[in-house]
Amino acid sequence: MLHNTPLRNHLDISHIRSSCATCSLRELCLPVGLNDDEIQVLGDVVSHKRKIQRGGYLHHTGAKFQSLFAIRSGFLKTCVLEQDGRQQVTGFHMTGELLGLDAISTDTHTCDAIALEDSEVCEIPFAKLEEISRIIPSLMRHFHKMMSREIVRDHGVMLLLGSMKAEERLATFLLNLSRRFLVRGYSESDFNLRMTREEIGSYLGLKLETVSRAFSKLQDEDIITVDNKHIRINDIARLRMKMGNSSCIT
Amino acid sequence: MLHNTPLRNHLDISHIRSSCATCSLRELCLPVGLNDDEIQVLGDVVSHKRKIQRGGYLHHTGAKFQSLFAIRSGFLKTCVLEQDGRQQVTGFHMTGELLGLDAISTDTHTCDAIALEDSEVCEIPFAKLEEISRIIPSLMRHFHKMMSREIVRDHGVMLLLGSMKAEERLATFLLNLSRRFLVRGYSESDFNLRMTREEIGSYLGLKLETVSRAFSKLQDEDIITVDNKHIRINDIARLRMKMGNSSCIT
DNA sequence: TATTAATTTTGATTCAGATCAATCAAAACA
DNA sequence: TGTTTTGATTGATCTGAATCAAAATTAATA
Repeated sequence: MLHNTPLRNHLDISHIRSSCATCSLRELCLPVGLNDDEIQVLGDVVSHKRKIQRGGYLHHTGAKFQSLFAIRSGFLKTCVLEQDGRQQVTGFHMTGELLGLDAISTDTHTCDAIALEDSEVCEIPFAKLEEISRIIPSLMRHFHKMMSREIVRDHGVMLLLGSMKAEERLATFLLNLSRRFLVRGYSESDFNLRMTREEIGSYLGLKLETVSRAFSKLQDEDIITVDNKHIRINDIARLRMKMGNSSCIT
Repeated sequence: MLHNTPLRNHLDISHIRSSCATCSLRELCLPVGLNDDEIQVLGDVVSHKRKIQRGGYLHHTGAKFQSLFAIRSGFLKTCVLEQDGRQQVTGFHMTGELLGLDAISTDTHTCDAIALEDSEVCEIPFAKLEEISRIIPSLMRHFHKMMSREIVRDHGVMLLLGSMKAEERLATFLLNLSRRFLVRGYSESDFNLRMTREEIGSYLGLKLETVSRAFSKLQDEDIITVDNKHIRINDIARLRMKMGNSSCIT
C-alpha cells in the first residue's frame, strides 16, 4: 500500500514562489494541470488571504463552514476536543495542504485547526469552488483526488494506531515528516519539529513519556540524533526497518 | 462531536424498496433531493448491478479503479493487507453506503472489499458520475458530503484507537452498529453480528481474546446478552456510559 | 450424520506502555 | 536578569491487553 505518486501532483509545485500580488495560486494545491485562463477563474475565487499567529485558531469546532483553507506557509494541527477537555490531534498540516474537508459533511467544522507556527492560508469559499469545478473538470477531478487522499491517509493512521507499537509509530511518523519536508524542498534528514511531545503522543495514541522514551531509544541506537525539537536522521534505512512491515501514513 | 444529522439524508430512504427493474436508484445513497428527470439521468449511469457471495471479493487491493459501489443489500468489510499477511479491517459497510472512495486518489483500489454475507451492489462508473454531477449540482454537493462524512468517520475511529480502552471501544462499536441498524428499520437492541471476533478485534485494534473478554464482561454486568453472534442490548443507557466521554464513530 | 475445521471462551502468564514522581532544560515574562 | 512557567527526560511501579495454552462450541464438509 505505497502511495508515493499521488502526492507528486500538488507537491511538486508547492515550493515555487510566484511574485503575483494575490494569493499566488500557482503554488497552491489546486491548480494542477490548468491553463492560464482557468487559473485566472480560480484566482478570482481564492483571493482572500489570511494570517494566523502561532497558537491562533484557523477555525473552531462547531463553527459554520464556508471555506476550505489552502496552506500557503506555516504549520498547523487539527484536533478534536473530548468532553473531558483533553484533545486528540487528528493531523499535522503543512504548505500545500487543504484544510476543512471534514466540514463539508455537516456544514460545520468538526475539529479545531490551530497554528503551530505563524502561518498563512488562502481562503477558498466552498460554494464557489463547487461552482467553478463544474466549468473546469480537471479541477473537479483534482479536488476529488484530494478528498480521497485524505481518506487513504486516515486509513494509514488507523493501521498505525491499530497495529503498531510505540517505536514503530514514532519511526513511521518521522519518516512521514521527512518525506513531506523533502518534497517541499527542505532537508529530509534534518528538521525541526513544530509540535510538542504531548501533541505527537496524542496523534500517535501514546503518552508523552512514551514518545520521549522512543526518541531516546532511537538515539541510543544511533538511528537519529535528538536535540529537543531538532531531529537529525542519521540512518534512514534503519529507521525504515523500525517502521516494520507497513508503509502506511501517506 | 455528534453527527446524527448527516446520516439522515441517505439513510432515511435506505429501507424503501422500489419495484423498479433496474437498480432501484431511489433506495440508494445518491439521489437525494433530485427530481424525477435527474434520477432518470442518474439511473442510466448506475444500471449495472452485481452480486457477491459471502466471502467473495468486490474488489482487490491494487485493482484498477473504475467505479464506486453503492451497497443495495448485504454486509461487507474493507481491509488492508500488511506485508506479513495479516489484515487490518478498516471498516464494516451496510446497505446505502458507498464503497471505493479511497480509490479515487490513485485510480487504484487501496483495500480489499469482502462480503461478509451475500450482498448486492450497484456499480457507479466514476467518470460518468463526475460528468453528470456537473449537470446536477445537488448531486455533486451530496457526493462531496458523502466523501467528507467518510473523513469524519475515520477521525472518529482514530479517536477510538488512539484514546479508548478495550471495553470502551467495544461499547462504541456496538452502539454504532445499533444505530445503523435502527436507521435501516431493524432492531437497535437485537441483532446478529456478521463478523468474527477476530475481525472486530482487527477493526478495534484489539486481539480476539480481548474482544471476547470484553463481551463477557458486558454480559456479566447485564448490559448485553451475548449468544455467539447474536447480541441483545439490555441497557443501552449503561452501554453509552461505558463508551465514556466521547461520541466518536459516526 | 460423522468428522473435521473454524471460532469462541476462559485461564495463566508476560510485557509494553501508562502512571506516578522527580529532575532538568528551555522559553516566556516581569 | 532573575523568576516563573512550560516542556522534556528518566526512573520506579503498576496495569491492561497481548500472548500462550487448553477446552468448549459452532459451522462446514465428506
